[in-house]
Amino acid sequence: MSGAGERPLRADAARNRARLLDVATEVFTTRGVGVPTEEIARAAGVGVGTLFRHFPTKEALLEAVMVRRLEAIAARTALLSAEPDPAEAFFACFRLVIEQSAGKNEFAQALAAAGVDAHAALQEPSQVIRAQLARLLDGAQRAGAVRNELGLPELIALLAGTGAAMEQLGADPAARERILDVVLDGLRPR
Amino acid sequence: MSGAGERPLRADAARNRARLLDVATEVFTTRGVGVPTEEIARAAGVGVGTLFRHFPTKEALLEAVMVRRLEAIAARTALLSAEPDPAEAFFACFRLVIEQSAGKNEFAQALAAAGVDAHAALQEPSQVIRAQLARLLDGAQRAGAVRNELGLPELIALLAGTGAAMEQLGADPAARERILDVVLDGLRPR
Amino acid sequence: MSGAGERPLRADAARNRARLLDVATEVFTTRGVGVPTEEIARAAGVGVGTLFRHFPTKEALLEAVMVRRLEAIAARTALLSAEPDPAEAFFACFRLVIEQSAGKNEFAQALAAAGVDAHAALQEPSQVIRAQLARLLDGAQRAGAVRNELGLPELIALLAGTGAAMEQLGADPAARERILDVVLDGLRPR
Amino acid sequence: MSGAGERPLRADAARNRARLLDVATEVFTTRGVGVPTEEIARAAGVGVGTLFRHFPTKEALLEAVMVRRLEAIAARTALLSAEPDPAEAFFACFRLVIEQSAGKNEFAQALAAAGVDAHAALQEPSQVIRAQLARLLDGAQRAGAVRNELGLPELIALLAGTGAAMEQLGADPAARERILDVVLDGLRPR
DNA sequence: AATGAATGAGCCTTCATTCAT
DNA sequence: AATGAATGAAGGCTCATTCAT
Repeated sequence: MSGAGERPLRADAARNRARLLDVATEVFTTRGVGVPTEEIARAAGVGVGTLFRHFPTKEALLEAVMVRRLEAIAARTALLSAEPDPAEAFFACFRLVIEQSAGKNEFAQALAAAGVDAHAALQEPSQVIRAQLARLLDGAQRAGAVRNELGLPELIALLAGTGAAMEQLGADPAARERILDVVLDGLRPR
Repeated sequence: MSGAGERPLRADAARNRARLLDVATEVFTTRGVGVPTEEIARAAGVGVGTLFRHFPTKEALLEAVMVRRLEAIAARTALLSAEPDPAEAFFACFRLVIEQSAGKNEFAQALAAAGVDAHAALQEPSQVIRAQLARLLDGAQRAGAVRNELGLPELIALLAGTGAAMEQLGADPAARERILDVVLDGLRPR
Repeated sequence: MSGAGERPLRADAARNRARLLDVATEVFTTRGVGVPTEEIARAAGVGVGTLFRHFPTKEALLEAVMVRRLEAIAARTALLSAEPDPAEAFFACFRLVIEQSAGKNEFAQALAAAGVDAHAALQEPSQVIRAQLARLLDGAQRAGAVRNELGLPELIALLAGTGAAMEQLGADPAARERILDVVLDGLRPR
Repeated sequence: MSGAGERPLRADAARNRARLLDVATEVFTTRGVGVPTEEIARAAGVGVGTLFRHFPTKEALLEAVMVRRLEAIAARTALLSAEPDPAEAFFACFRLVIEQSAGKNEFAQALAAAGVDAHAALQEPSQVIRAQLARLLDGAQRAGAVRNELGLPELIALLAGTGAAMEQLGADPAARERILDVVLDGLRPR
């Protein structure tokens, strides 16, 4: 549902915008949000002016990056609605969200921000995700696969935390899997 | 082991140094490391010049803050050596580290940094902690209280991650406890 | 004497040029010359490119605006040549020039600039005005209606100054009239 | 009545502040407010940082310049209270204000701004001036030296306008005097 | 001819760090 | 030792102007 107010955008402009988003995503997640706008522009092969034409503020750029990530997650979690087994669906979703944010420190912050938040633009996609998570959690709990005392806030916090934990083990997939097992097992009723 | 090169430090100088560390700890953890040095100095009731006399660099100040926190943790975990029950000792230590870092986002980073690191000054205290964690982990595993396949890196990552998760639930102690339960239960052998 | 080098200009191009001049006049006089070119173009319903096709420089646009205003004044003052009573003609002209520039701060500057100047394009129309003012002043002085010691520079300065004064009283026509009376009376021989 | 909240200011700091104000006054009035802050700092022999330490904003610097000018005028006009002859006092004041602003285009704007205004800091000094002008005007009118129908707004507008007019004749003191005569004579009752 | 995206020099402002007092 | 004024390199952002479409 990409709104009404947007005009088609010329081919090259769209390409530049996309490049900027890609570069910014990469740079922000690997080196933090302190990277100068000028460097991002250069890495995207455009001038600063172009960056600021597309994103009126550095913060707006960051927001756009986060929105895109949240939307990607929302799209993926939506696919899990098809899964018939609620427990299966829930755990697949947990993995998916973690993996999406794997290796991206900033994203943990984005998700965290989604918990409280202030930026209007993030509200919509994060609400979508929250709604889906809530549904999946409920299903899994009804199926007896997840502790009943856990609520949505705890789930979100665990997602962010597990993501953060896995980032530290970046180079070692087996260790990451072990961590994920710990958390997933911990979610089950005692 | 406070080295050899340091001279006694006049009483007021020592007081200033301590105040700066306290204020910086508070400020860095609650508002991030972006807070201007001048503001820290003012909050500590000294001039910037004094701050830079004690800590030649902003980074040095941050480092000192982290060292102090790590040393505090090391001191506490050391006390747990006395605990006869290895499982008990391990879980108490886990809680302790988490609680120390609870509410302090930056500290999670400090711990994370302790995993890889670059700053020489952090090496020593973090090595101490690592050694103690390794010993406690080993004891708990021998006692059959913790999964055998987990290594020290996974433990550290889980500590950082759980700390991060609990920060999101700041205002809700019960929810925090539920999260901690999930992880602690997950650590147990299946 | 609209030179030789200009080709006829397509109908729509001429319309755009006129619109740009109108908008620029309005915008420059009400909000100052600091308004971005892009905004002027948008208000005129064209792209920036079009603006710069018609006026190679922002300064050129400002110049064109001023030339048009000067020419309008020159045209009006020319009509006063018909007036048989020299005193009448002079005072009418004074009022006219003031009223033309009333409410347009920038125009006062334009007139001021006409006194010294640098822009070649302004020279011609301002010379025309100056010549007419000189003639009217001379007539009024011969008729004994204006102090003999006043020269053209003083007249121009008074025009600009009175215009500036009246701008401050924008909302109060009666007060403006009172000011004008002061100056007009002051012009008379003691 | 320079408030209570200001601390004494070190000797060199005071010197720098004064130099900055002097330079800014000169530069703003001769070349407009568009001059880069960096240039002002350089001309004052300090770094930009120093400029911004003393004046947190370019606008604050401009404001300080204007306040100082207004206060200087207020101080001078206050001296005229001693003058026994009301007509004499009024005309002296008129001259004085004009001469203070002579050659300083921006100042006309400051006075104009004093008419409407928004900046709190300018309010006080401009109110003082207005009050004094009002008193002098009233005295002169009672003495029959100035037209009764003129109010304070008209007086202020005439001051600004006359100042503007005289700026155009900068190099020619005799011509300036002639203009002033015109206005002063015009102020008298017909 | 018109369009509007792209460009990049330049501006205001911040802040870690130095140094005169 | 302490102070806080001074410094200047960066950084975010604007806008006149150019150029591909």
